[in-house]
Amino acid sequence: MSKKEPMNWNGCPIRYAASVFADRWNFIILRDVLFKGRRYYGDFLDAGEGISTNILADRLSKFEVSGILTRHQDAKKRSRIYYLPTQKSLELIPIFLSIIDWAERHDQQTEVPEDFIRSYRKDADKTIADTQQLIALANEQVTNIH
Amino acid sequence: MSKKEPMNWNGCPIRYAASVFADRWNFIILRDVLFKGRRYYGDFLDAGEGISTNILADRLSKFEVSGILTRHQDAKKRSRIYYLPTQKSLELIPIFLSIIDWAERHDQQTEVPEDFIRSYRKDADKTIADTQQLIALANEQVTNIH
DNA sequence: TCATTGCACTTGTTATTTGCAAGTAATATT
DNA sequence: AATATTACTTGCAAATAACAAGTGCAATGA
Repeated sequence: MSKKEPMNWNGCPIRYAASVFADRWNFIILRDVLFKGRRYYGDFLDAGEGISTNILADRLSKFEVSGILTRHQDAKKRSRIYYLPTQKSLELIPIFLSIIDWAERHDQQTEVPEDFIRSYRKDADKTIADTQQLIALANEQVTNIH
Repeated sequence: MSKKEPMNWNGCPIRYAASVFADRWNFIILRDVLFKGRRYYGDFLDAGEGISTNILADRLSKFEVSGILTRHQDAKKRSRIYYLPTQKSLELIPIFLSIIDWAERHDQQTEVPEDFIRSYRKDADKTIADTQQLIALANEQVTNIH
């Protein structure tokens, strides 16, 4: 058997990804922005996960720096800020769908809608495209959910 | 447009995944075990990432508890301990390949072997299967790499 | 046999991060 | 004009993480 080097890790992609989103709160924020349509600071705060304000502010600004989210002023209420996912974060969707698939298989407590997971396992690419489409639509009509 | 609830998050899969591996060091350890064939405590320590001994021990034992790795005594040197990936961690490979793909597209500095990323983008399922196969083989003949 | 080395942690101490509470500045509403 | 809301910011105690040094054990080596 040939003893080939498995991979060249100069500029390691995993290390890069870790620096951008490998953190409990980052996972929660990305879930909310990618799958739950949350856009406003208050949406994230009230998501019931118990994130504290300074941590949220910190993560949102880091996501802005790393190009995961863009920051915008609400047209009507200029004091309100909303955050939109970029192409870079839309392309995180395959990763997160894959994570959902994995968790559904390995965690007893996890409850994913049956038709969702079935359609993903039947045709992952289509489910990815559909989810990305949904987000694109949501971005066009950002409204306060409260 | 129908205003359907996007998803039911009782027993959220993302929250579960976050609790198991959403952390900088977890990403590094999983990279090493899934793609670099590292199995021994010393392998992980000397990986050049600068993880400290107690953090490594902490993460390894948490991975054992969550069923990501199993802990084994070396046959020759009974003082040496090695860790093997489980089916649960083999099934993390689609996630990590997806992460590599994403990082390659969005990080300038990231360097992934060209043929690897090409084959993944051409046929993801095959690349996943091949990678899992490689690990299965490696597990059968665990040897110290040093 | 008795020290020596290496391995896999543990323990102790220091440094950093986290998170709640309270405050603030900039609008928005009444 | 007074009050409320939003999106933070600051302060500080508590929890967490990290580095360094130490521990116990097994396998050599003299």
